[in-house]
Amino acid sequence: MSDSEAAPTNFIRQRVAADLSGARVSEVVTRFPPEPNGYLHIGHAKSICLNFGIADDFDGRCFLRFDDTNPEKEEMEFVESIQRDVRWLGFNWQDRLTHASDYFERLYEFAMELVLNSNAYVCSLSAEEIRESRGTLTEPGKESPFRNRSVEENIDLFNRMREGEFADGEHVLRARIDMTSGNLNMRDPVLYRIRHQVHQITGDRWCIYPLYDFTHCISDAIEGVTHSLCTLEFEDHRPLYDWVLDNTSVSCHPQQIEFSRLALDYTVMSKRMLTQLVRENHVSTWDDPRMPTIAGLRRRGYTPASIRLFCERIGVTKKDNRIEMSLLENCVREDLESSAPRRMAVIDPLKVVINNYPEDLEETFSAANHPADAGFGTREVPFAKEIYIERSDFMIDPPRKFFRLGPGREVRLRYAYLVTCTGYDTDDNGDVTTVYCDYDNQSHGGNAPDGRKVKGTIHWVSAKHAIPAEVRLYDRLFMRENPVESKQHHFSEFINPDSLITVTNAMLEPALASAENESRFQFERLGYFCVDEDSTAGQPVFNRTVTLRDSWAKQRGQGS
RNA sequence: UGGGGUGUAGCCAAGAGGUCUAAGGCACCGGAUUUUGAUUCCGGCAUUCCCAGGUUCGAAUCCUGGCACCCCAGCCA
Repeated sequence: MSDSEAAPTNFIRQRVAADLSGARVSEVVTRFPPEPNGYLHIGHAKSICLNFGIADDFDGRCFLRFDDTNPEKEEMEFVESIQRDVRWLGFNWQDRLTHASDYFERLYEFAMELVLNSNAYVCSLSAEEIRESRGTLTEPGKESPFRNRSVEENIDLFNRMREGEFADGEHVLRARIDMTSGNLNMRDPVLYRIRHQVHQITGDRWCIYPLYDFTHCISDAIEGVTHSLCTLEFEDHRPLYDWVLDNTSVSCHPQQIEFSRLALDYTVMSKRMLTQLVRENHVSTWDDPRMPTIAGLRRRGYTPASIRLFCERIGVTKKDNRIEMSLLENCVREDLESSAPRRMAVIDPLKVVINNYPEDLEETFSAANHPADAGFGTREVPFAKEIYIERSDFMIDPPRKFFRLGPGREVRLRYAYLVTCTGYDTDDNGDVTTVYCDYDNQSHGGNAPDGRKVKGTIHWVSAKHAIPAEVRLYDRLFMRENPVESKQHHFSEFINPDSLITVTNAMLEPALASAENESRFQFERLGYFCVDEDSTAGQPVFNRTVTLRDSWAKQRGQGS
């Protein structure tokens, strides 16, 4: 990455470094613990880069652990996509792929310890009764009438819960802590619930499932995690995290450290809302290129390096934050600028006839695949009497600062010739249908024979050689920076109706015919594009990842 | 007087009592180079760190008191 930027540092890395140098830990162990109930998004990428990044940089280890304690919401499709996405991002968990469900038996034993020491009890209140007795933010809760069941009775009941003697919801196991705590999480939290539900891995072996607060800390401890990094909303859970570890015989006590989650302008970042976008068909799939999912960004054309760079640049703090889209976009542009080969493509074709160019002549011009890196090589681009140029590169009555084509104006056809506009045809609506030009046959390759200045250089594609293609132009998914800010409007009301514009008659230079799925190019003067998996042999499909910076559009007061 | 957090430029974010008339990135505004109005390059962009007091020779950094914003009342994670 760029040398001028400081190496990643943040309060968590500083703490890890201090723990290592102070010998509080001898090796750093972290974990990325997704629940397989949806696809990973860019916010998860922040956590992945943090956890795996720290392990890599401090010579430690990082686990990929599925937090699979709620079989109702979890699916195999998600566990597969998560692994695919983490790997694609460039991280390697080696043999450290685990599941909270791997520990169900041990979790049960630790729960039994709590029961044995009167630190947990079986509560037979209904869910509603538990809620009602929990109190409120300002009033203490009331103790459950089952709070003082004997250890023997609790052992018996808890065992029978496991054996399947009870229906869902009939009993729960609760920690016995403090119903008057100002921290609601400490008001005798539920540790286990009965759920007769097939689990994607353990099948029907269990009908009781441990909850997050009990599972997570113990799973961390079992794996020898030293620093358990999570988002801010778990801050209130830390006392419970510590309580469970302090009251069971687990031999290790990881430190939970919280950081703020990522918010990105013009999108939403909760799995609940992303799930809704997919289910309600506001987008096509989890990997729709408009989605902030890793899979969506990938299909959009983002590179793993660009996402890692982004995660590095946004930093890690405890402050609520909202990142501007331009930061993310700048990261792909920066990566693709040096890595994407250049090509010419016309998205909104306007036919140009070169009056004085021989009818049946065909030439070929050598074009650099990268203007600043000869290592990319060159390719041959065919040229003939009829070509296509971008409709926006011609104006009937252009303003003075317009450097492109207009009646009587001369421009350079990139790598080919200098041409001067001699006229144009329009249809009944006054729309231009054909532009006529004369070319300077002394300007082969686009070089002015007399050294005259030609300010404008435009891209083009030979009409008879062009490959028709579909191009999908993406824009922000929402029209509001923060789609969930409004209390009276549902976020789906703010979906940008123009977030996807499909162009079916784009014209590509022939070198693009054989582009492989997911390969990325810069279409000169337009932006970066990526081959979509919907491409077929006869009809390539390209997704626009991001436009190029466009100071001309800016000057005219418009976006892209 | 429920508990837990956070406040440094438009957006992120360094900063840990003196080297701060406060790094870096994005955005923005110039200007140079350019066969992509791209890239690259140079320059500009907080006398001020939520506010008010205080401690100190010296405070964004320490203390006190305010204010603002975020999170928590799932048998979700």
